[in-house]
Order: sequence, then structure tokens, then C-alpha cells
Amino acid sequence: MRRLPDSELEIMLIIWNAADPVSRIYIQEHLQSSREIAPTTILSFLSRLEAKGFLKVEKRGKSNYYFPLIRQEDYVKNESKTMLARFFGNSLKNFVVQLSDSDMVEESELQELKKFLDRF
Amino acid sequence: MRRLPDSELEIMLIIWNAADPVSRIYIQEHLQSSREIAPTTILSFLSRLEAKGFLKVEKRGKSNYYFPLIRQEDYVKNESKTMLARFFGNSLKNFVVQLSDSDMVEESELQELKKFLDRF
DNA sequence: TTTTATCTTCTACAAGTGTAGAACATTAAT
DNA sequence: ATTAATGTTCTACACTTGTAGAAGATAAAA
Repeated sequence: MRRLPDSELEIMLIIWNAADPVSRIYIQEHLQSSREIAPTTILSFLSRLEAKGFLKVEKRGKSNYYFPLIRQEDYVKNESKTMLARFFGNSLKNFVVQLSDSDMVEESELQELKKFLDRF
Repeated sequence: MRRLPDSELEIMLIIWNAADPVSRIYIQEHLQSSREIAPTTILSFLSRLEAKGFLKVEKRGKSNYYFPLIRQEDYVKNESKTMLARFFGNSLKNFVVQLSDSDMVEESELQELKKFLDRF
């Protein structure tokens, strides 16, 4: 699966988080409020996502509605795998070790994780 | 910190894994053996990495030697943080849940992680 | 039905990325 | 000292990404 550039990924995340197909307007309203982006820019990203097979578009009246062809889970799974392989020798433990060594996670996070792991 | 494109990252990983400054030849020999890349291509990547402040170069005789200005730890930390934020609501637990839900990790991996967490 | 508002598609362009040949420099061999 | 070998720097080019104006389509208003 192809890795998306940041801008396109940001769009996909908005679409994934929405339950139903969304319009360009909806996406615009849900962008990091800090970003002020031209409508046509967003439409460009959406076209590219369609071309890459990440979205399907359907016209309703004047507007387009977009819905995902690739599931967030699958995309994320892929990214996670790549990252674990690249940086952590495919070891989940190494990842967590790194995070705790560099104080990136709160103690409480680790506790929470520990509790979750009790089921194994 | 700037995110590197795949090719440049591949180079950085080789440099990080080496104890000492390395030559272009060394890098070439350590690329995924599947890839056949022209020497000048690698040198281009190296120049770009230097321009981005990731490397310093030093000439010894005919050859260049490259060494990192950014530590792998710091780069990885940054990437990890971005990923946890983007996909997992900054929750380490969510990350692990996802991995186990989608059968991306062996039971043994989880056990190993569990054991590590005992110290907390 | 003509006009206006609004939405999309086309086109464009600068900067970044993947890739490598041409030209240049320097060491090593003759 | 020349030549050959080898390493680097320059230049180049196609494709991708970030960004948006111009032009076109369509619904809504007058």
C-alpha cells in the first residue's frame, strides 16, 4: 500500500473519522483550524486521493461526496509495521522501551498498557 | 524536526547503525541488496542530507566520510510521537490494542512486553 | 429565463524527491 | 610525468507534493 503525503493523509483522517461520506466543505471545516487552505487546494488533494484509489467520489447535486475505499485500520497497520521494522527491529518491546527511556510516555500510560496486557 | 523521504532515511539508518563515520562505498554495500543504485545517486542523497543538517561530511584522501549530526533516537522519537498522535490519540495502549487486534504481533511479543512492564 | 452564487475541473507553478550522466578532481599505476 | 582508475560535484530531468487562480458547470434567486 502506498504511503500518503502529509496533506493527503490529513484529509483521509477526517474522512475516516466521519461516519458517512463527506463533502469538501465538511473537510474544510474539520481541518486543523490553524490552516487556511483554498477550496481548490482541497479539491486537488481529493482528486489525487481518488487517483490513488483511496477514495471514491459521488456527485450529489452541485457537490461531491467522498468516501473511503481503504480502511483506516489497514492503512495504519501498514504504517505501524513499517515503523516497527525500520526503527525497532520488529520488536514491539523495543518500541515501548524507547518511549519510556526517552520519557515520552507518562507512568500512567504504562500502567494502563500493563493492565491491558493482563489478558494475555 | 524535518521528516525525511524514504531514500534519505534509508541512508541515515545505515549511517546510524555504523559505529564510525562511513564512506559512500560503505553505504552502497549496505543498501537493501535488492536495490541497484548508481553511485552518483547515493551521493546526491548524501548532499541533500548534508544540506538538511542531518550529516556532516569530511574528506579523507579521495573519499568523503559522513557522520550524523542528528541522533537516531531523536529522529525516531519524533516520528513515534507523530504517529501516536495521528493514529492513536496519543495513547500507547491504543497502539498495542490495534496491533494485537489485527494479529500483527505474536503472543510471545506481548509476553515479552508484559515482562518488561513488570518493572513499573 | 437571465443573473448570481457556489461548487468543481483544468491548468499551472514552485519546491521536493528519485535517479543518473557529464564533467571535474585526485590518487595510484606505468 | 602521463595515464588510468576511481571518487566527487554539477547539471538535468521526470515525477510528486503543496498550493491556488482561471475557467467551466449547475443550482438557486430574481
